[in-house]
Amino acid sequence: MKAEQKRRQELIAATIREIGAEGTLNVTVSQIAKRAGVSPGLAFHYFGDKEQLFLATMRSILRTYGALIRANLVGKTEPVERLTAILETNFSPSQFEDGAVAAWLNFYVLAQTSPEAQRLLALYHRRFHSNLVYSLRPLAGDAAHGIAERLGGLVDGLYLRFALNRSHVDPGPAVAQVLKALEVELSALDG
Amino acid sequence: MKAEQKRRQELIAATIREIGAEGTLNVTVSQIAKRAGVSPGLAFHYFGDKEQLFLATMRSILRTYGALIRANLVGKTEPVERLTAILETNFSPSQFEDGAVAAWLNFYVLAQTSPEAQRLLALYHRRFHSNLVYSLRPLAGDAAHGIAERLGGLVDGLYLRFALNRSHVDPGPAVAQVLKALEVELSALDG
Amino acid sequence: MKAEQKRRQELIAATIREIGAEGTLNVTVSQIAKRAGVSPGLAFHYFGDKEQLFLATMRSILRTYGALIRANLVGKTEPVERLTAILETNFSPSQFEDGAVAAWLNFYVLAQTSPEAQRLLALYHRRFHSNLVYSLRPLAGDAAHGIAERLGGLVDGLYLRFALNRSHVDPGPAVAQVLKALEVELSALDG
Amino acid sequence: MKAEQKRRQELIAATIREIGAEGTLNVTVSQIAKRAGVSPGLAFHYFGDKEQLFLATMRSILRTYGALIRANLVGKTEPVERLTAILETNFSPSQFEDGAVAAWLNFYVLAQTSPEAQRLLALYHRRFHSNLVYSLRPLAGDAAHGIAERLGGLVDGLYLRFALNRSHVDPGPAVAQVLKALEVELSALDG
DNA sequence: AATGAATGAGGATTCATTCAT
DNA sequence: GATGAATGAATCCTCATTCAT
Repeated sequence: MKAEQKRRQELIAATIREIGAEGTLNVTVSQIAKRAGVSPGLAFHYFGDKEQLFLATMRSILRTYGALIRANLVGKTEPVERLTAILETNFSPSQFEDGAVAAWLNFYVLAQTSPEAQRLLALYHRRFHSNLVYSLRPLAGDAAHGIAERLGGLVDGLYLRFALNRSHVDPGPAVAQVLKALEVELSALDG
Repeated sequence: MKAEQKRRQELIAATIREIGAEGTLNVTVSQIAKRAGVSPGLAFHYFGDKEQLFLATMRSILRTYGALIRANLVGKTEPVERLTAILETNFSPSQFEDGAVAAWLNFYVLAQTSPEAQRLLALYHRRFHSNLVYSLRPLAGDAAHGIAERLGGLVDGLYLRFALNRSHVDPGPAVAQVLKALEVELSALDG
Repeated sequence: MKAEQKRRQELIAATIREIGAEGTLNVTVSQIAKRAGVSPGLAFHYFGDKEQLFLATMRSILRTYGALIRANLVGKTEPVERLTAILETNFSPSQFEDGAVAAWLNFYVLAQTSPEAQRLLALYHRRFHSNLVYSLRPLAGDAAHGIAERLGGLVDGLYLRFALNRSHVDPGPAVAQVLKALEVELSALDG
Repeated sequence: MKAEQKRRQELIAATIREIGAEGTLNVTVSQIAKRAGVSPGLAFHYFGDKEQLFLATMRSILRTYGALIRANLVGKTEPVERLTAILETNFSPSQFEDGAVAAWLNFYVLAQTSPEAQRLLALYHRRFHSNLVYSLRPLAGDAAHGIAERLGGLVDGLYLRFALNRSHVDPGPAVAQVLKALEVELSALDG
């Protein structure tokens, strides 16, 4: 069982690396297995089929992302401080590493047709939203929901634009835009 | 020549429909050709290979989108009126019809590795940005660029979220969020 | 009709050049037609199908070869002089030019299955043989046939080896071997 | 590993048979695989692509030919006896069986463009040549090289002519011509 | 549990050939 | 006569998946 967990992790890591290298889900399971140092058969043994392997990979990415958010929130109690931490986490280097970008883009494609992918994506959206709302409510009251939706959308859109623009090497400006949007939203409340 | 243009259009339309039906670029050229009522060989005759066919399809989508923007701006001179028109156009029914969503999502995937796709995407971003800046400058001066970037990102992000959430049937709320963001940005200027 | 002959010649010349460039019969009729400056349809109009075009090409090559032999024999009356001329002609530069080598090799392949190619090849062998016998008989009497067969085989074999050995640039040594064989055969008669 | 060798042998044998049946390299890998009783994918798994499969086939044919030569030389020590054995081996039934002829002819075509085929062919020529020279030297001294070249060329040429002349059923006459040439060459030395 | 040999359906692409103009 | 657009069968090769060991 311990060994199994390790194999699974290796296969998932290999999936991220292979997808990252190709940009596409068009990588063979054999390639992935080889990169993980196991036989192709094992990938099927553990994950059933290629789509399940990819979904497991996305679950892993989302889990890691969630853990990162929680870690970055530790000890932060001020709403603005928390919001800043949440928003910045989305542009932390790990989000652009390896095959994270490729995984996300292909995940979007899959989400059109795979109910399970859709479920996962909705879960991510919901959690992100409540994280924001939780810290926005003390500052914005009922406006929190609207602001959270806009900030959420902005994060996704800027992530997309940033990830696909190879001339960017530093995600700083993207983060700055998101924080600026937060500032603007909050300042507009007082108007 | 006239016939050639017609065939090309039909193949492009068929590509959009097939990709839309599958959600993926994993549709066969033969399927597309059949849907267009021509032989598979003809698709290769006109477009060279599958990727070129898809790129031609995206160029067509972007051209149509550009024409729609221009049409919706006709007769509008007030900055806010123009901005509203631009932002609303991104959520007009045609943007969700057929396989437009699928085309866009797969285009993002391709943009990671295809220089031509990257070029096209950058062009779209640039045009969208200057369209916004042109109308924002009279209202926001030097802040126009920053606002345009945020609005652009927000549009992309909300489009993505909206497109992938099958429970939405009416893009109204997404548009409302974008227009609200514009309002917030403008009101923050006066603060 | 005059124009037709010209077109045919151009197509045949283009066939030789294309086959020569590829080494194979795996060149498209469209390539050949393009090289000849005509439409692919015309090649079919004139020759019926690809195999006929190739056979016409071989007939042309054999005709040219025959004419060259006759030209080189003009004014030569001495048997040895005539034999030398015949043998040397087989290694004249024109036999190695363009696609002559490729045409011959592919002709051999075709001769296994195409009766028409077989007929042509047999014709070539017969003519070559009688050419040699005609000049050998005064020197060798009844031994002429045997000698002619051996010289004929030697010419084909050395041509093959020479044509396929890219390190050879000068066919001189091959010719020398053939002439030496002639000398040996004749000297053996006196023994 | 044992099974792999067997599969490879079967595929090679099937390649010879299929090429022999068609006369051409224009046989599908699927046909070959079917004849070998395996799936088409396996041919690619073992040989990479069609050309490699054919080259492996030629290597096998050349290996078999070499073994046959060696077997026929066992116990023969007299130079003339050895030369006779070598020359006769080239016209032994196995050289005309199955698709050996077709394989050779297509090999010649391929040798124009494939470096690997060229290498193989040169190797065959070299070995054949030294085999002859080894036995000729005691009889002909320095003339051995020239004689070997002529005998080598004659063998190839007569093999070609014989193989392509379907009216021949017995290679006897071809062998006789080669042996006669040997006799002539040797008798000319004493002159 | 693990392997990796083997499968075979499927897909991009090519090209001889046709035919309306 | 000439064109070249159009066809569609054919082919090489890939790869998800299975299964005997």
